[in-house]
Amino acid sequence: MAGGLKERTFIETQRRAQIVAAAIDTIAELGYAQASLSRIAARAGTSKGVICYHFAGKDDLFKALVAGVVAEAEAYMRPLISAESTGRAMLRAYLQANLAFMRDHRNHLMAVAEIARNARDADGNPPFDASFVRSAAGVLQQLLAHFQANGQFRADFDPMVMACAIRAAIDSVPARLAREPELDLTHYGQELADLFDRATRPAGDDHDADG
Amino acid sequence: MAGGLKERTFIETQRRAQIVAAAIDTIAELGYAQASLSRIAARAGTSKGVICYHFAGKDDLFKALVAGVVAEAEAYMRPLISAESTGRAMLRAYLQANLAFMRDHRNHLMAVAEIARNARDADGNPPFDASFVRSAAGVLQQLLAHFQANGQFRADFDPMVMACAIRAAIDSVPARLAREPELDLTHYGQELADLFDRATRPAGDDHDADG
Amino acid sequence: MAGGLKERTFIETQRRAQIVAAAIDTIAELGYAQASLSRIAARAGTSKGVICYHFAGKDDLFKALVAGVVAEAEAYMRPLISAESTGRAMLRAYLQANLAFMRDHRNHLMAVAEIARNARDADGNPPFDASFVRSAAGVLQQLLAHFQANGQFRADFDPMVMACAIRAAIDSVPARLAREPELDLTHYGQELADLFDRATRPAGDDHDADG
Amino acid sequence: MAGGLKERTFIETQRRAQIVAAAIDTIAELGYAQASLSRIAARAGTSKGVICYHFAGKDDLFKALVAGVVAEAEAYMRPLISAESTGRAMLRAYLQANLAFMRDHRNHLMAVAEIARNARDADGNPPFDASFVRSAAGVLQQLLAHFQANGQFRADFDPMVMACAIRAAIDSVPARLAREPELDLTHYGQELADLFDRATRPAGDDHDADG
DNA sequence: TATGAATGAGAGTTCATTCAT
DNA sequence: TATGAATGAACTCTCATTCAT
Repeated sequence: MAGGLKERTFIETQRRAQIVAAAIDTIAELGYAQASLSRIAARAGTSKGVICYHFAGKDDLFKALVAGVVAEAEAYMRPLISAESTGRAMLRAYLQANLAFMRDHRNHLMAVAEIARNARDADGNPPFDASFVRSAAGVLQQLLAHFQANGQFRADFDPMVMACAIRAAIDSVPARLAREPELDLTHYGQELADLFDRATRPAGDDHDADG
Repeated sequence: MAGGLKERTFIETQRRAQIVAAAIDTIAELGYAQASLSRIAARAGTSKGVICYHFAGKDDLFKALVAGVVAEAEAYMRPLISAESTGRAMLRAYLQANLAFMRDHRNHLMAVAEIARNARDADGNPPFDASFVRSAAGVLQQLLAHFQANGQFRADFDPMVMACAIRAAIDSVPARLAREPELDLTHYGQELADLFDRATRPAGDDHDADG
Repeated sequence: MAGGLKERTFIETQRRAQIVAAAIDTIAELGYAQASLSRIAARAGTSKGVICYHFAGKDDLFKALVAGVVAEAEAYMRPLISAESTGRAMLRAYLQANLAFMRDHRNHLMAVAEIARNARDADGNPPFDASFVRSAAGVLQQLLAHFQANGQFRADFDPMVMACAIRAAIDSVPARLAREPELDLTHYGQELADLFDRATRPAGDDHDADG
Repeated sequence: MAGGLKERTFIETQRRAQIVAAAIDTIAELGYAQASLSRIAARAGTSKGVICYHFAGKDDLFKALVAGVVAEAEAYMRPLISAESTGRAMLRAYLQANLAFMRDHRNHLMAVAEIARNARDADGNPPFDASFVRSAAGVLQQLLAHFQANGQFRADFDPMVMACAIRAAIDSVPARLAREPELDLTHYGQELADLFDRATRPAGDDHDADG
């Protein structure tokens, strides 16, 4: 019994993925409060019992869901952002990578956002809040502060407020996308990039960066 | 049957306000999913029966709650914004009025946001979404487009995207405020105003507006 | 809001008593493990919802059940025992009062015994054990030790073991009574009184006490 | 198909013993109501499926458990008791053999007691009750009556009540032992032997027997 | 106008058992 | 011989709502 963590069978991995997918779509469509195990099971074509067999419970399912989406998002976005070197380019890449990922994973992000906002543990505290939503904004804030310090960004903005505004702009997209599926995310991303580029670039530097 | 609307006695109006207040605090503190009639009643010092007597049901209570807060917010903010004449000043006033209102009505706005995000009617559709969230952004979008047309704002941004970003920045504040009650909203409002001022003002016009 | 404890309506008191009675009979007949809220509700002629309306839950129901029976038993037995003055007479009264109470409250005592043995709180610990089962034996042990000290009982027995044996003899009766409803409890009580009288009375004192 | 009973392979016998051992400990520690196949399987280091493969079901497992412990207890105690010839010695040996067996098999006896008290068949009747609990008391009762008839015990006690009291004293020990693991069972056994010796020996015969 | 009481659906979870492999 | 997977019933409990008073 080396390792301690029991390995997962192929079929179990498959089932878990199927159930998580059903949970994502259910939450995205009906909202957190309506996403009962019954409805998730119905969408997955199984029963509540199966879900509770493969997951320890609802909390465990949602934890797995969030972890999966976050890992997926990081794997997608990190290389795109790290490929850039200047502050302006990285900020633009950050925004566009977020929006690009959204195009194919709208429901995933909506579900994660719903869970992060609504889930409470036994004490009534949000279990996902501090752990990653905050950290997502935190990383961005540090990035802004770094390039602000070395002069690539203008000095007279508060990196915390700026980071919040950027994250808010990104996080509001999934909900909007649900109402307007035809939204052009490429255009949206360019506009956001322009917006925050203007808000952050040094005073004299007003030539446009590339899209 | 002149008018059709039944008039409310003083005591009934009072009771309804008391229940709505309890609902606001309950939602703000525990989140939409945990805000049952039981808990709301307990906070109001009454019982579920009383709520169902004064309101047609939970949906009706929440509808009244949202309508009340929206009216209050409009009454507070409209004069502050209308007092300005230039585009830049109005945008700044818009942001600061929103944040100022938030300072004294954090729970109200959090509750409305929670309801707007989570409430669903019998068909699973969000009943508040189109009716006011969209309209809030819509009004802002029209304002931006107006001053863009007459040259007070730069021409090369999409008013829809800009309006969304501004609303997102504002709407994300209540949740953040819940986690960081000591947040300085005056500073926050000035920073946001600066941010979006830079993003919208014409190219050559880089002197600061007032705070 | 003086007092803090909400007073109970007549009808509520009645309903609670009815539900408790159904719970007693259900546990006595089917055992603790089979006594689900469904079965208790069915016997009471209502539904699970009603039980959870009048009690906070299963634990609360069982707590009320135990408290009620214990109070009833004490009220019945205490005067009978206190009426005696000598050790031998009190021990005899103790045994016979217990058995007499059993005659009319067999199910009550069986239910309490089942709950005491099986109920576990969230941590897996028995919530009733130390609080009253132990204390019932403890009081008896002190009584034995008292009369042993003043010479009314023989000196060469361990009061703890004797108390345990007496309580065990009493506590085993309800279960037996369930299997043999025709059991003559008066005779049983006299025999037990004789038995423990012989085991406790001083060496030379072998005349019989009264029955 | 000679005999009709399928013979068991070595490995199967081993597996069954392992599962039974896990069941014993689980019941002794958590109580009958909490002893699910899941928990038993977890303690045995296997899964529910394995248990249901080796046993026909939960009832069959418990039946095997009880049969095993009863056989073990008989094998241990019978020679100790049969070695004596007089009534007083046999009664003393009976009590001390029971308590001695308990010292090394506390969990076994607790599990059997739990099962005997709680298990019910499909009709709600206790399946173990008549079959062995009663018989344990029955054998003792016959023994008492036998020596009462030939004058080795006093004539004026009811063998049935006496047998019940003795069994009750014995059967109550495991539960007490669980609460007070440091209990001195040798002392306890001697005290019980003294107690019931005094209650059963002929009137004039008041010298002590050996421990 | 107000409220205690009741109701039944549905929540999440655990359960013993069966089955295909 | 063994086991992972599935199943569906039953569990306790909470919910929004209705009703008689």
